[in-house]
Amino acid sequence: MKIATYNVNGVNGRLPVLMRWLTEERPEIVVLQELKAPQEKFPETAIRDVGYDVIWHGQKSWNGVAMLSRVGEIHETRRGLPGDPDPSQSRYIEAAINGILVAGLYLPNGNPRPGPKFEYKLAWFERFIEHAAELIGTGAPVVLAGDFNVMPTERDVYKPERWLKDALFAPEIRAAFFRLLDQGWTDALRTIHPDETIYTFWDYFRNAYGRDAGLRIDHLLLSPSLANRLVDAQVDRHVRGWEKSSDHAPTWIELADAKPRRTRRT
DNA sequence: ATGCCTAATGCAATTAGA
Repeated sequence: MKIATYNVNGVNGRLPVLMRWLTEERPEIVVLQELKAPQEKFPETAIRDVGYDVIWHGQKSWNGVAMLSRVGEIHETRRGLPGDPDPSQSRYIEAAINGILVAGLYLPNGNPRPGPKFEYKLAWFERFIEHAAELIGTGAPVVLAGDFNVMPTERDVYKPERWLKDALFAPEIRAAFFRLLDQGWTDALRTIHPDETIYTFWDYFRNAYGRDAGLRIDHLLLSPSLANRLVDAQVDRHVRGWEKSSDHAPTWIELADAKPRRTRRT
């Protein structure tokens, strides 16, 4: 089963690219970020027509998250973080699908740093870490997927020295990311590619994609019972080269089927 | 330090992205 995250940077402006990617790759579960569309302008029909159940949390102009499934109904468990520092921003959606709890998130960018936006990023991250502790504490199979707006290590940035003061790479943000991982989450992309330079975002500026001047900021974190099933993790980087592409590329994991529970002999 | 590009809003220029 393939689970993907894709920051579409405008779900309506991006609809042809999104539809092409969905029909070519057929991921079973998808989380989307940066819909940039109000609730009533989400392209529900187009997505259902290619075989997906879908839920979404829109917002005018900015943010917005969605979840798609073609492996059974989406059972929404929450939208918005508990204790969200600003509930008017649509950044979190969570649901149970086919025996897996899926969290789709769009962590704040946080620039400029310092400033109120950076404070909001830190506050949001803290709330998310608290909630993630509850999720992993249940022992359920959970995936935290989305645009984290964090490059965890120097390997995840084309020129680390230029990003040290940026809200995406600042020490306190990277420390927060590792506190999250220390709860027991597995960074799927880095586990499959331990030493490789692998990016999920290339700026529209300065031919960044052509120069491969990228960042790894879209992540899929797995609870222990899902990490056992991880067989692959990749970035569909060719999609970034398509006409009218998002500045992010779809990023995904492949999971083995769950082992059937051992039946007790009677 | 700033613009480079792109989307949304709404129709010009601003805000936000990362």
